[in-house]
Amino acid sequence: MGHAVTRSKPKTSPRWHRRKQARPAEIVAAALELFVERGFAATKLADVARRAGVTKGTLYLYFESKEALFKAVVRETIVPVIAQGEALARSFTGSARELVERLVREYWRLVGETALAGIPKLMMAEAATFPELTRFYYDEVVTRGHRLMAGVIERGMKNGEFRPVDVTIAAKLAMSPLMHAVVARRAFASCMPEGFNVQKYLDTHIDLYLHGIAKP
Amino acid sequence: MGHAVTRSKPKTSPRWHRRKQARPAEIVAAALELFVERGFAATKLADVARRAGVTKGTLYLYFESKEALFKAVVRETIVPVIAQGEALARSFTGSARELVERLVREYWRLVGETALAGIPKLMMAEAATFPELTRFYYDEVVTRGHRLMAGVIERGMKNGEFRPVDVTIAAKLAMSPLMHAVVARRAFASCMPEGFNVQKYLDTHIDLYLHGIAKP
Amino acid sequence: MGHAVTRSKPKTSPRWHRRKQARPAEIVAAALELFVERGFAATKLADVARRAGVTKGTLYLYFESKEALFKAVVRETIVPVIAQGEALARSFTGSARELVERLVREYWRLVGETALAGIPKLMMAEAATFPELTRFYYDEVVTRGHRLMAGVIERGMKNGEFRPVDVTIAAKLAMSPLMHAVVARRAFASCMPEGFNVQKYLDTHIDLYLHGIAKP
Amino acid sequence: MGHAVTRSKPKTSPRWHRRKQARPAEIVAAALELFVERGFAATKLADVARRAGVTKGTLYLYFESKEALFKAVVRETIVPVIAQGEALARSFTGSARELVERLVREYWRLVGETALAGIPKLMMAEAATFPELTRFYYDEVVTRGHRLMAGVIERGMKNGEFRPVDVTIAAKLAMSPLMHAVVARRAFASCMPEGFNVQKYLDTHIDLYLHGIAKP
DNA sequence: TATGAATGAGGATTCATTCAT
DNA sequence: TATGAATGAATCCTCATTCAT
Repeated sequence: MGHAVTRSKPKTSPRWHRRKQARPAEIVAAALELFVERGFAATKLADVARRAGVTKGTLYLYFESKEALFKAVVRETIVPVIAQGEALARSFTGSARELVERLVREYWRLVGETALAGIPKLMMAEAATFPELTRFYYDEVVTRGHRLMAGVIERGMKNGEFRPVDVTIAAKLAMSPLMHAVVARRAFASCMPEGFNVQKYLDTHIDLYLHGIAKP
Repeated sequence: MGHAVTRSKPKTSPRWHRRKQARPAEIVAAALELFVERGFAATKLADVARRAGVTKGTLYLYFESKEALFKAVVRETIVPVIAQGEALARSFTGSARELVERLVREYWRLVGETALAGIPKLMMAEAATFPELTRFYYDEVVTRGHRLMAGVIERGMKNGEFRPVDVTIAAKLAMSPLMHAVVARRAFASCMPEGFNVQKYLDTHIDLYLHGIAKP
Repeated sequence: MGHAVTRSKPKTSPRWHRRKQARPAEIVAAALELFVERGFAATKLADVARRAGVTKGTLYLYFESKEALFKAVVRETIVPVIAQGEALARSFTGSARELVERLVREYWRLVGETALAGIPKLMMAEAATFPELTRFYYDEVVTRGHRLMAGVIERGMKNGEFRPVDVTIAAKLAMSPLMHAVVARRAFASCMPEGFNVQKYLDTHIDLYLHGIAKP
Repeated sequence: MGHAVTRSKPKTSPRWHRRKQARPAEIVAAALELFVERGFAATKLADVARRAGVTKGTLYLYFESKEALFKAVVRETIVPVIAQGEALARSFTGSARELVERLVREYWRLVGETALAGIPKLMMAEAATFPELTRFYYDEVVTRGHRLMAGVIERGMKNGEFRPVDVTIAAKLAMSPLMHAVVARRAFASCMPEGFNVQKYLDTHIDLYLHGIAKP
């Protein structure tokens, strides 16, 4: 996504002429918002088009169908995040507890607070409609995410920071309050007391979790 | 429904029966299943009717519209559960840690493993479409649930079982792995390894959580 | 409807037991009002039933279908009026001009100002849907009415009161302002200035018409 | 529509054409015919579409709903006629009696004998269903029409052609035989003797009316 | 590449009619 | 006779998709 990509289109025509390349991304962004807000079935392509600043017909230049657009939304927006997490874990040199904390906070920074937060909600809601995509998401996102966290926990168990627990499950439990928050925050945005403090929620989760798993 | 009753009717099997009493509940049950499976917009009333063993027209004898049916599904199925939890907490005489464990397990028994598990998923997915219903659900279910758990935690803090934490947030954190599980299990049912052991997931959550919050 | 009805319970049951006989008439009356108000297609049998104080099922004890009910409404309410007019003309001994005036005023008294006024409007609106009924109405009401009036005009021409005109057409012209008023008054009831004076409309019509046809 | 234009296009006959300009008028024309024939409620949009040579969906590109289409039919077709009548009256230089005759005959030529004749019938039949439209029609058509005729009669009274009468009512009476004819002719088309002579009906009306109102 | 008019299958809703009670 | 629950055909309206321009 960085400069390399931009460069890959040498041409004389300068970078301002990105319109053509930008279109699909603009459409995907618009679709993401609307799918998340209303669900797949209730989202009208006319609205997606309007929000993307094009007309309905144009959508079909880039995506074969509404389903194809939905799949693109999921595939193109979420996968990069996981890779980032994995890289972080690989390069990290501190303790396991520090890495758990770091991963939790990074997830929130990169997903919880961005438009990406809608993807998990979307997948939960529409999984039954898109079995193949669900499988993809489960394998490429859920499982990879859990594996990443499981590795960290295993590291902590081996080096004596953590007491023995079921690693797989402990990994899920490290993430599930985040997953729930990501979904619930959107759903209940208008109902929650304004003062709700996500930061404190993360802090407390990390605190309880690390206390819970720490070797006595 | 007993055999005696069944027998009492000669078996000419008419085109339909008067079922004024039973109908609404059957329809709500059928609708719950389908709404959860497919989402609100993608659910066809024809399918709801078929599953309830009636015809489309009959739905409109009991529910004004698809929306009204949806609201009935949520309102009528979920509220009773909360009351049960509250009663349990009131009558419980053991320690706070025991009550936390008990509430977690009861929630799973009464919601997680029954058709009710679909409701939270449904509300998350359709919240934006039904603001008024969402408010109701948030007040009557989410908030009441949190308040219930918060009371228990406060009790534990006061009597020295638990260390000082933000009570409200700790209450949410006691439930969020359950909320996430309830949603994710349905969504990823077909993807999860068969061996996934919910019981162990609950055990581990309780173990980690109570260790985490316990006074050292 | 008073005490007599209440009394009707003891089973000597004399003529008070008109309930059975009254039902169809009550239904026809209710149907007349609603058909006139809303038109045939837009009238719901449920509303007819409610206004008649019975249930939908009951309608079918007396009328085979909505169409049959509509036909009954027209046939049963309108024919008697014509007969009355014919009787009046036969027994009348005054001048032709007096009889024209008398018939015009009687029509208004018996039709224009009663629920019957709806029938012409109804027939105009629904004629295309009920060809057979329309034929009946045309023959038994329109034509008979015109023939009646034509006879009077002919009488007046023969005895020198009126100048020579096309008798059939002159008969229609004696009635058409009434026919129009009957229809328009209902349609534009809510729009017309309150002060609109039907009596003066009739007076002026009679005045102009008789002046117009009078021998100079 | 000329042959030259038809020729100018090679004959591949596509599934459809862009006809943005022509469509609405064609649809309104088709709707007028059917609404008049069957009434509002009994007219199916599918039939309107078929008669207009489009599909159902297309209707909704131009009209928000069946009601909106109905309103357009009335508003767009009838108002121009009134304006024409008013222009005629303004520019007319002959006597009042000549103008009365002229207006009567023009109304018949422009409305009575064209598709527009259906509008009055339609309004009478559906007035109760469309109060707002009825008000519009009453103000913009009925009242304007009466005012136009009232002006002429007043002119005749002032210049001594006509004897003193209630001007407003006399104006209505000049038109009501036309209004009735317009409605009745459609309703009873199939019942009337073929020989029925509208021309003679108009002649006789004008004759009687002008005799009736003339100063002796 | 981009448009947007046109399509038509699909679904929510209504209501005349039936029939067990 | 009277009821009213149940039916299902009929119809309005929506919206994903196509295609001439």
